[in-house]
Amino acid sequence: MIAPQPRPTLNEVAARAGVGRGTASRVINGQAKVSEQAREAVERAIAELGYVPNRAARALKTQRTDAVALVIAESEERVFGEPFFAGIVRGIGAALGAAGRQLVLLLAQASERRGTLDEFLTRQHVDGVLLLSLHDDDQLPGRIREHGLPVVVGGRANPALETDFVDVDNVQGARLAVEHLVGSGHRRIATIAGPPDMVAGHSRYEGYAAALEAAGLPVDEALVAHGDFGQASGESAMRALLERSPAPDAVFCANDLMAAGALRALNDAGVQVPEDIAVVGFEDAPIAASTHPPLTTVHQSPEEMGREMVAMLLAAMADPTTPRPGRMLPTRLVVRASS
Amino acid sequence: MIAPQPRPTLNEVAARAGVGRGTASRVINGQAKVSEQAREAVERAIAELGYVPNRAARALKTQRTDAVALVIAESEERVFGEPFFAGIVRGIGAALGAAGRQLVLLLAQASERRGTLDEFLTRQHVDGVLLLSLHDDDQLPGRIREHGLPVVVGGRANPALETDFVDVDNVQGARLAVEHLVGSGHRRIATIAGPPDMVAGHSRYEGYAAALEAAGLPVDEALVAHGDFGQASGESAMRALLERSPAPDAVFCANDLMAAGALRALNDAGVQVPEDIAVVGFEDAPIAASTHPPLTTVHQSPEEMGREMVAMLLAAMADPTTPRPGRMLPTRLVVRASS
DNA sequence: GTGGTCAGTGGGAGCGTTCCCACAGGCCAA
DNA sequence: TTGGCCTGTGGGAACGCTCCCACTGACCAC
Repeated sequence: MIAPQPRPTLNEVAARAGVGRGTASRVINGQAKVSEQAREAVERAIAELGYVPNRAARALKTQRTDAVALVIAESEERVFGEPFFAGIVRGIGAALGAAGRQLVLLLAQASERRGTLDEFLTRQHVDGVLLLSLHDDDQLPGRIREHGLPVVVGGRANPALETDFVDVDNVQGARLAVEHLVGSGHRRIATIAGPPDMVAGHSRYEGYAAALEAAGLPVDEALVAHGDFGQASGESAMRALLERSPAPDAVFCANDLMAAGALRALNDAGVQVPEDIAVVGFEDAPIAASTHPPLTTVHQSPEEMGREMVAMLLAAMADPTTPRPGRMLPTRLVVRASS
Repeated sequence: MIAPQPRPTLNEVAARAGVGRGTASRVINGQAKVSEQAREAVERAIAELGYVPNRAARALKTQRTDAVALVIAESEERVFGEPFFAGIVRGIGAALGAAGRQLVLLLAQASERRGTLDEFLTRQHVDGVLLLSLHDDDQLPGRIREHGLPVVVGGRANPALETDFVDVDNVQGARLAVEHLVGSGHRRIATIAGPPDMVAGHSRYEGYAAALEAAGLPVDEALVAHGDFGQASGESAMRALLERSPAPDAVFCANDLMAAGALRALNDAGVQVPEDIAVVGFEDAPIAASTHPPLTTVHQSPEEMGREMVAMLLAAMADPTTPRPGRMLPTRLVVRASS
């Protein structure tokens, strides 16, 4: 190990700069009412001493921690395995870092969820909370807000909960995909929808139905199959769709993984993509570029979502009273060889 | 929002319990020299007031933060997409939570890596560092230790760096897999190895070669192909191996994703698994259970690895002088239908 | 009795900030 | 000249905790 570094304090900085503690503090916090001369002297002293404010002392005095919690409930822990959420975390990390905030990761165990939650509420070790949630019925946001901590929910949030949130515009994305299929001349457009109890599930279906209606096409129950966002479920859903008659000439899958499963089923069945049937996914996950054929899909930007979540939370922390509208991030279509 | 909660202080707890601040503090920190009577009174007061120590004040006084950083370098950010690392993070989160430590996530940008690093060293906002690293040449551990902060590296660490680490016993796992193939009567056992510049790559190859030697079988260069741990690379490597003659009767893949690719290539080529050729993977990733046929593979426990990393770091924090041996976690074979 | 030890206790000091108040000095209008 | 204001400044106080020292009163051995 190394010699313990004697961290300089504000007092030493002030002394070296030949000013008072107050003035030095004002410089550091960028407040007005400091002469140019004093400011320069303090800045020089800071640089020379390598001074960095002691966070604990600051937190003690200001009652703020400059830390933000990212809460991932146990049931959502698999998010780490999903590239989409990995991207969100990356965006969050970058944005918080740029804002000088620490990211405290909280993996809440279901069993001790209440306890864990109360802990960081009571200890007030964070100034705000970011929540990654998949489920409609999650009561967490409300509970956190009850304690006076700002919360922003990201990804697949339930708009019904009155909470600040950022989400991909699933409806618009699905419309984009279906409009593309319609525009390519397809008329019997099937869908492999996600679970209706997830926002991503039902709102993508909603967009699908809306696009069909807008094109004057009927929404045919025979062309709707459901999956659970897993590859295997996409495979079996596609098999089921192939048995319907007349067979669909296109299929919109609510995510890329199910689309990959569908491609597999089509391949097994000897159906040509995109000649016999066009396939479109949603998410633009890494897998989309490496399927056979490469998948046309709706692109969403997880990093942007993470950044937006942070921006919204910082705004909420700065001004808790003004209500903020939920933010829907636009999507765009990436056309590859499957359509 | 809600009425701002007036957090009780230690003073109020002491007053209510009818003792001095010192006694109350002793009770809270579990120190001896407190009468049973006083202890009970303080504990009752704590419960009644819902007192929780102020972390900032404690940190200011003790110079410790009770927080641990998990550093993920940008080049490793994709770890989030990997189930294995997701599991590690889960294990780390659980173990730190149980130890009453906060997990501060640091996604170090390559561009500002030095700055970010120095930041949390200087600010000493954490008491220790956990590092998830894939690359052999990473200088981070040394740099962090230079500043007197304990570090534990997890996953694919380079044993050559003199740093505390926890890793899966890749050599032993690979031996297990190959011994299983040998035991099933296979003689021309190929391997799809990972990149030699990753520990997981070369040490699994090492185990493969060692097991062959131990069985008196030659290590035939014609039976060795390389991939990059991605599915596509496994597919093309398998195709290459099929062209060698005589064809292998078994193949050990350095991870499950490449094994999945290999299965795909075999399926395309009309080769029966396991009748014509046996396939074994490494990792026991979720995908292993859903391939066709389900994959025999070497199981490793990422959660355990995360927990071990935390245990080692806590030990290092408690006693920085005693050197700790690197910890190799055992693996076990999971036999499914592909062998 | 006296002196020592020792469990148990109370409270001062100080960790490094920020906030705020007091105040110096310059300037302008009366 | 006097009063008022306004910019810039210094330093006391406090945030809530832990550490440590001083102290009390039992208890024991002499």
